[in-house]
Amino acid sequence: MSVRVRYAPSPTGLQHIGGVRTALFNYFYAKAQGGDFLLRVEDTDRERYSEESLDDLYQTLNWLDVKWDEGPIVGGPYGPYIQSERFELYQKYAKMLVEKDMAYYCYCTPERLERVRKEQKESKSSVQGYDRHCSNLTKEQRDELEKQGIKPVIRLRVPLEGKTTFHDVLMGDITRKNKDVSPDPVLLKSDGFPTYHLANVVDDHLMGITHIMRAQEWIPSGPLHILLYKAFGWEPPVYCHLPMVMGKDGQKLSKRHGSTSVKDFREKGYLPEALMNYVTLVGWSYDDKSEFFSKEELEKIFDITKIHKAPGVFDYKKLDWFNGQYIRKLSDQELKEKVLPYLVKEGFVDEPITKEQDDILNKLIPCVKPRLKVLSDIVALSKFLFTEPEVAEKEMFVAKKMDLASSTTALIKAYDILKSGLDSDKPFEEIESEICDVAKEMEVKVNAVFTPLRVALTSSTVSLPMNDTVTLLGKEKCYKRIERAIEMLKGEI
RNA sequence: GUCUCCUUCGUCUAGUGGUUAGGACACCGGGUUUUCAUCCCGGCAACACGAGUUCGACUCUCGUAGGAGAUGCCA
Repeated sequence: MSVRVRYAPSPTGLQHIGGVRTALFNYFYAKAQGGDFLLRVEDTDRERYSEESLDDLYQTLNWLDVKWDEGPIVGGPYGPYIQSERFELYQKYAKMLVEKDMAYYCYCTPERLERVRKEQKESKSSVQGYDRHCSNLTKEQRDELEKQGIKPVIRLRVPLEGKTTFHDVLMGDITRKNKDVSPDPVLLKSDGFPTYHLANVVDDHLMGITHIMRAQEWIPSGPLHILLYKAFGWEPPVYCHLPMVMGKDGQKLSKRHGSTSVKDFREKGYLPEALMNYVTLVGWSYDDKSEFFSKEELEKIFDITKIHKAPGVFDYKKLDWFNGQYIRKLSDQELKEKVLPYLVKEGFVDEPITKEQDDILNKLIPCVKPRLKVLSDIVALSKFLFTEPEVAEKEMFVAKKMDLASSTTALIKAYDILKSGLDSDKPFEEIESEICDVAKEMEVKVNAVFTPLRVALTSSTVSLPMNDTVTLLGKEKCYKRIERAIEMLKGEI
């Protein structure tokens, strides 16, 4: 039988690292097995649903170039793939269980449920959860409650005796006593929408899903789902619970650890290839030496048995490293195109770009390439080029073991050399070596002379190499900035 | 509280009943470099603990501890 897996997110927020990792594992597994990858939108929580989240889901998968074989937009033989569009279906199946007395109507108010929960917690009761208050209502009692206009929910009747086992590809057999399985969970909410448990089981069965790969946070409800399959008389699929993605402190990855939404990473300028590569390496590995995997490779080699059991910590620094590696693999032309939106957004270049600006970029890109961790770093790195910075603080001109006076002297001397060299079209190497001679003559380190020059030109103590800075900026701007700096420094001495 | 799962360097991980326990990131040091990066070289650092099985255990078994997750008309 051909493999059919699905990614079934709930559009209640932006797609985050954990969700995408689940999507990727499902997708790669399907492709490696020659099977199908489905997308299903579980929008049964009407309170938290948002249109924006749904857009973000599509955008994220598109950005990663993960294509679903069946699902929203593309359709498929088992549609619709959006649960809200399957509304009636769940009612039918829930009622089917009520008729078999495997489920029942419950009229408890949220207030009562909350009170019960609170009491249980305070009394440290060993029994937690729903107290099965409505499990044995008579027809008359139900009619009475209906008459009061209370909209009931449908709850599954979980057996009190026995135990339920399910098999997990990674974890092995997982057994739970039925009395410890969630006490009579809600299947159908009072608004008529199904809960996750019902919708999930019904759809997975109807859509012919063969393998369920989802986060380990679902392990505890595994037995419950098995109970549901049994109640319906269906064959459960193969389970594979994926290790969770944690933050540095070992807790479930969340916003307080930093960016978690793929949108954030995208906007900061992480490349989809890099993010994909890194994310699939959290909880999965191929061997002891391979680290770089393209999407195409993963579609061939992804192996479910090499998934780790233990949760993994998401390492932002390693992602940065991967991203830098992928940026360096880009051609100058590719990098230019990717970086352009950031420059436009900052107002550094026009839209469309002018010929002059394009020429500058062609020079800028190779200088900047080894210095980018994320694409948006281009802004800080090229700001000196596109804006006229304030003259820097006087302290910045002063290198180690120098004072303001000697730094000013050094700058003046360096400026003379630079100006006459540039004006007579001397090769830059010669100019540089002459500036080095100044240092020798002053008996200071080379850096002591270059620092004031650098700060004068860029208002920063770190910059691109002098040669590049000067050619990028052009003679006139360089002279102007240095003269401005010298004037300021003289006034300060 | 109850239930379930997990446990190799700081992090991601490889690994076999007998290995100097391997790699990558991070970190530290060195080289290249006028700065910052890149790049190159080197270093640091782990089998949670205890007992058992065994000639021998990081590897198998059992306990303990620690961590995580679940316990919703959220998924």
